[in-house]
Formats: sequence, C-alpha cells, structure tokens
Amino acid sequence: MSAPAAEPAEEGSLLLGDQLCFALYAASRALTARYRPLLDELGLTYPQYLVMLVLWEQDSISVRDLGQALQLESSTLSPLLKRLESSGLLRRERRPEDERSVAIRLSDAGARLRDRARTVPLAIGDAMGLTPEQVTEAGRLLRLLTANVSDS
Amino acid sequence: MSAPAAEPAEEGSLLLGDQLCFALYAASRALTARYRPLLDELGLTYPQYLVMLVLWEQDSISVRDLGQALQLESSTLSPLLKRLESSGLLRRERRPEDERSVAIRLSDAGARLRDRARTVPLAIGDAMGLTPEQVTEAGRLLRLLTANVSDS
DNA sequence: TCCAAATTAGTTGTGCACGACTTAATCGGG
DNA sequence: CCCGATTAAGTCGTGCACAACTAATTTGGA
Repeated sequence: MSAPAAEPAEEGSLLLGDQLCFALYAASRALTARYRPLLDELGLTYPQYLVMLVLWEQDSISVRDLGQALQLESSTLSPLLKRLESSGLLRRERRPEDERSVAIRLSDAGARLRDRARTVPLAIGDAMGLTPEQVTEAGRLLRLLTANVSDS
Repeated sequence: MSAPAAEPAEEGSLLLGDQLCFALYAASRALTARYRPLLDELGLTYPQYLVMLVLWEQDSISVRDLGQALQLESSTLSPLLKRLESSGLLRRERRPEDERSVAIRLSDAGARLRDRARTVPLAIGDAMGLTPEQVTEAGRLLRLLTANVSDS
C-alpha cells in the first residue's frame, strides 16, 4: 500500500514482528488493560462486562446461548456466572420446561448498572484513537478473520 | 465504506456487535485455538511459542527484555520460563555482571525445535484466509490501536 | 563512603480459558 | 415403552495474565 516496512515480511517468517497473530494478541491485552480501571469502578472484569452487555441487550438467556454469543465454553461461563450471581447482578434458575437448561436473568442491581456503564464505550472509543472508518475497517477484517479461522 | 450494517453503530452503543473490542477479543481467542493443535505437536502453548520466536530471533535475552518484547509482566513470564526450562528448551542463568538479571538461552533442543516450527506460520497464514494486503492493513491498524491505547 | 531509591526476578492471590470428564435430563428409534 | 444417544451445565486440572507484594542487587547522590 504505502512504503514497505523496514523488514519486509516473507512467507513462513518466524520473526515476531511479522506475525499478525502477535499484533492481535498484544492489541487484545492492551485494550483489556485500558478497560480495567473503568470496569473496576463497576466491579466487573472484562469478560463479566461482556456477559452484562449481552444481558442488557436481551434479558433471560440460557448458558448455552450466552456461550454461543461470546464463543465461550460452559467451563468458563459457569464459574464466571456464579461470581456475577454472588455480586448480586444476576440470578440463575433452571428452566421448568427443560431442567437441563439454566436461564440467566438480570437482577435489579444488574439492570441499574447499565446506566453507570454507558460512558464506558465512549471512553474506550476515545482511547483507541482511530477514525470511524478505521474502526469499521478493523472490525470488518477481524470478523472476516475470525470466521475464516473458526470454520473447518 | 460499502453497504451500512443491519444495525448501524451509534456513539456509546452497548450492543455487543458494535464493539471493536469484542471482535478483537474473539479473533485473538479463535486464532489461538487454531494454533493449539499445531503447537501441541511441538509441546508448546501459544505464549510459550511467542517466547521461542523471540529466542530464535535473538539467543540470550534477559527476562526484562523478553517482557518488553512480548508486553508481559515478570509475574507471567517467570513461571512460564520455568516450565520451558523443565521442558528442556531453554536455560536460565544469573548474569555475573549483574546478579539481578537472568539470561535466558536456548538449549540444543530449543534450537532444534526451530526447524519443526517452520511450517506453523504458513499453516496459520493459510487458515486466516486474508489477502496479503488485508494482512498488512490489519497489522497496521492493530499496531496503531495498540500504540494509542498503551500510552495513556 | 554510605544509604535511600531504583531495578530485576520472583511469589501470591484472583480470575479467565479450555480440554477432558461427570451428572442429570431429554430425545428418539425400535 | 425403553434404553442408548444426545444435550446442558458444571467440575477439575493446567496454564496464562496481572496487581500487589517481596527479596536481592545495583546505583547515585549527599
């Protein structure tokens, strides 16, 4: 596109800087670190915040569907949900129509937390320092990559 | 750029799908999952693979400089390096000229592993299914984002 | 010279993340 | 109507990831 990088990437390079992967891994951790002080205010970790985002969008969801939405295993979600429950942000109740399934529902405190969380996306969007076009393009590429890498 | 998404993103949206962050978090985990079977063959986890990449590039590096390269704390690296040492892939020795510092060096087995690892970047690059231009662009955006987000 | 500040690794505690497994409930073909 | 297969949630063990802290060493003034 523009000028070539100092070290041009070659196929099969083992150079750290050439690996898109590492850029992804580093970016993900850097962003999570940025969230941390904001979410500390709310008493949430980043994965817990993601769960709350889903619940604010759609109250009452099964652990299974939550796992689908976030691409997380029940072995990750079960303890996480237990922690959110003991924080008083949600309730878990077995579904009468299918006793295998567990419905996750917001508590009043969980629903109220939504208002306090409204400033978070703005602050993060600000810290990212990308133009709206760059955000759109990055999202597009990441979703494409995730889709390609996930299937098969 | 092209057609607007079904749900146009608005400033401060709490919708999961609008969050670049989540796309990043999901992409990072999906890629790591793709690496897993390949790295299992080598007896490495993904963070351990990153350490080996650095060592293959530059033998003998301090824990401090390794932390700088990978953006990881000593509290993450110390146990990880201990595991790699007990796998026989590297050695740790205190630097005589500064007893605070520990030099990480490849063992013969660690150096030999490099050859077996050569196919990994190709296989991953293939699975990503992006054009070289898309890889370059994604890398550029991610490094920009990381830089913006990291310096406060 | 000396000692307070800085630097380097490492430890501890908490919370993901996932594979392998377990338990309980439901489904479905014979 | 059964019983084997499937599905849902959860447990357990391992390995990151990071904040807060500790211990050992070095550094750099006063």
